[in-house]
Amino acid sequence: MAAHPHDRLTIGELSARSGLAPSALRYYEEIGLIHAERTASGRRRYPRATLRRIAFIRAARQVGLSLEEAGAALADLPADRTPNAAEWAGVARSWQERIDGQIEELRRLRDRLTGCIGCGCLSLTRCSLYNPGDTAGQRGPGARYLRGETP
Amino acid sequence: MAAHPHDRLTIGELSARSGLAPSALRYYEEIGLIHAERTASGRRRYPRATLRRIAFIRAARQVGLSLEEAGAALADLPADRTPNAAEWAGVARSWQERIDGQIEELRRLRDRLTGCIGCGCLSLTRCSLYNPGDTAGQRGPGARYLRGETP
DNA sequence: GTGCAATCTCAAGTCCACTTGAGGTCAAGC
DNA sequence: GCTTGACCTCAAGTGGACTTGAGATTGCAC
Repeated sequence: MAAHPHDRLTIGELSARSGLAPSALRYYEEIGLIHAERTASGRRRYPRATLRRIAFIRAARQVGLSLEEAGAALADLPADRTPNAAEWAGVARSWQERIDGQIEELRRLRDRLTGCIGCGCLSLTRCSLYNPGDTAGQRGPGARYLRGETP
Repeated sequence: MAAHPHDRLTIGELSARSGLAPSALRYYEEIGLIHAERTASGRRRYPRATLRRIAFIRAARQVGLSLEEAGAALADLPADRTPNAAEWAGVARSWQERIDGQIEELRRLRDRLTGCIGCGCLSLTRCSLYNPGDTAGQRGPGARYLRGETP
């Protein structure tokens, strides 16, 4: 922690501070999500902004994005320097919309469930959990809503 | 749709009504999430309650559970008949808690983001996105919060 | 100057949630 | 009676996100 000039991180340090394994960091680099400078002997040295990028990616995963989608969302931010206020604000706003949508989706799910409790949910034809809006099934299986699709 | 006695579904019908591919339904059966009766010739016939089970599984995936976790949550419900009010209420309540936790988590994420916008998020040391609570990193990578862990 | 931990590359393996394909059976409509 | 389509099994393949392992440096610590 005091062994390096304070503006570059080793993979070990980045791993410790981000909570991701070194192998995961190398993988992220391989798929182009982050990138590192190299020392003369070939070791990775990460600019501090990488920490921010990773925080973003982690948050993205948390709201259900794939790494690829996270990368696309990240494309609006500079890879190796601190974003300026405008850059940040744009990205953050689109994030908020996504998160709000996500919350809204969950709220609907919860309300459907509450409705079920109220009615005892013994009626197959009335239970709205079965096919909320009669549309969800048409877009293939999987956690679609978490993936960012909106119903 | 009128070709069968109305209390059992073929795999094709179940697929159409649930939005899952027949292959996925067979897979679910293989891992014990659902089960089917068989005709004399070996075709699957699903009790209607299976539709409910699948709706549950889908909802579970939506809030971030794995199929295995969904199966565990489902273990409290009868596999082949309509659950009674008590059975349902118990399961639904634990679901609501999970969903509420999930919402809370997202709300926190959104608020952190909002804070970042306010401050311009140009300060590496202050940005709470980096390491919310300084604890998230210790439990391995992945969408942990979506998996049901609470921070 | 020796040892040990951290790092490197590259290939292969793992887990989850399915899908795809080959090859075969069965039921209903014409 | 024949074709067509829905269904069957079983094995293998896929994609995403990583991890593991082998074998080779490298750098600081004593």
